Amino acid sequence: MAEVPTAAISRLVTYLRILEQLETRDVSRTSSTDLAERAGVSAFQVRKDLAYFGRFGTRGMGYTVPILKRELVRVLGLNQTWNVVIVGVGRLGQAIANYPGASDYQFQYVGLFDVSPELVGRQVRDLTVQHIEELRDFVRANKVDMGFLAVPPDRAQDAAQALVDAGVRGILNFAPVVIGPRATDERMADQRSVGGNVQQEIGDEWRGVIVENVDFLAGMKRLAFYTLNPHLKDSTVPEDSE
Amino acid sequence: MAEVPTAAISRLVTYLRILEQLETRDVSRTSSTDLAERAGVSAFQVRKDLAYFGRFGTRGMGYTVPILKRELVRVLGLNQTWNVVIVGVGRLGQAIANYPGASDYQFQYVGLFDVSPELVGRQVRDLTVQHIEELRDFVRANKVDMGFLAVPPDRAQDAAQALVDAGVRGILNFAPVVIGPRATDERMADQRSVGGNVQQEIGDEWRGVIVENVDFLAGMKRLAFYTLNPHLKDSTVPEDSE
DNA sequence: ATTTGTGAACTCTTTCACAGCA
DNA sequence: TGCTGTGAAAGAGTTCACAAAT
Repeated sequence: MAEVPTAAISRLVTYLRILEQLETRDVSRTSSTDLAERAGVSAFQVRKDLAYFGRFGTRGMGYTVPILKRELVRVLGLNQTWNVVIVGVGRLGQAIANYPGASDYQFQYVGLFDVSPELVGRQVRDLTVQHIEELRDFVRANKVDMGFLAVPPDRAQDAAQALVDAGVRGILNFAPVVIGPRATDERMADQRSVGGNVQQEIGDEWRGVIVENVDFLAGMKRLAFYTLNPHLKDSTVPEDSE
Repeated sequence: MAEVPTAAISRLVTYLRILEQLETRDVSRTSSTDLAERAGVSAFQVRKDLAYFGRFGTRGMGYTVPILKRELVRVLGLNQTWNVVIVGVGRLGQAIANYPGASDYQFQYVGLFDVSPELVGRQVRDLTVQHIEELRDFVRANKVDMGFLAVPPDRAQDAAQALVDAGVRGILNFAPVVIGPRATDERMADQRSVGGNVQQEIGDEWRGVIVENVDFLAGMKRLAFYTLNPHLKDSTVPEDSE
């Protein structure tokens, strides 16, 4: 179904990062081979990934760093402002809020939310932590695009639902659980008692909502597996390609 | 090349988590259909994923929660102790060190390392932060299996190299850069001046080292892209499968 | 009757070879 | 000549249909 592979998008992010590095070093030209080496993929792959979105190079010459960078910024949607709320302001949420690099591309943290009385009202960066009950009104009033979810696992589904109900279009989920339109037992009971068509009504508000997961515990476990079974992983030391 | 898809391993981690939840709720049996629904994948997928590693169910009956859980723990290598060092003890490194859930499967943080004079010597959890120069001896003396890398991007490649030189077999990379056997300009110069065969010697110490990335900034950017291009993403609201 | 386990079909992704331009 | 862009081939991964088991 995906006419552009998901993996290609991850790689575009990597290429963009490499172009930024090259730019700070005043390198003005590059090539698919050069990018491929730095990104740890094949040069075919680089050219194919770029070809999904346009023709950015010059045959015989390669790519001009600032041009390709600009184009990738545009393709990835990083040439516009994104208003973001963070839900869950514990240690992880605060680390995210303070992590440098988010503002490079106009990701702006406009609100922080938590349930803990110890956190609500506190200042983190230049923002005051608000109670999660205020989320709904805040999202609507402030044109929030995305929510970053850094709550404990058992609160993740409810918090995600709150974000979706409030109208965010994207969620970056840091909690080690699957979030989505899955009906909780309670919700299903609610709906049934009203007599609605459960299958159709539940989860409809999730239509079009994008969820990306950043799951550190899962990463640990994959690492454990591949450390025990290194032959099942495409090596970090690939033979030269092209 | 991969006879077991990488994505299958990620899904096994998800299934394991679901089994843990079911166990705490005293649910003793499940099925591929049930697991599939909770994991957001198809029941075919669940059965195929499990089939890569064995036959864990009973036809007509389904799966016994504790048995399947035990088997997945074994398959993923989580029934043994993993000694872990964290390199980089800033806000992110500390959030990782304190994040609950790592110790559930015997991931033990045995050392914390940084370069900052303000951090070295400080207590985080029950450990004293050491200077990164002590890393090499420490890894060897303490049978360290893995390193979690939470340093700034410009220090990531060097820190990763230090981990690999010290002998760790796995790296969980939180820095938004590609780390690997890629020779830095300096290293290439070094090697060339010694007259060795650069191609063969550089990066050899990386052979067999597993790198897993947990890249939060990349997640943000993918989220931006898919929020703008939702039709390019396999929907969060899939039609029922099986 | 039900649900697993699995070879085969199918679909998606990557690799390749080379045509197209500078 | 050199490197990009791309249709076609090869390879992976997912879906399917059904045989096997209880």
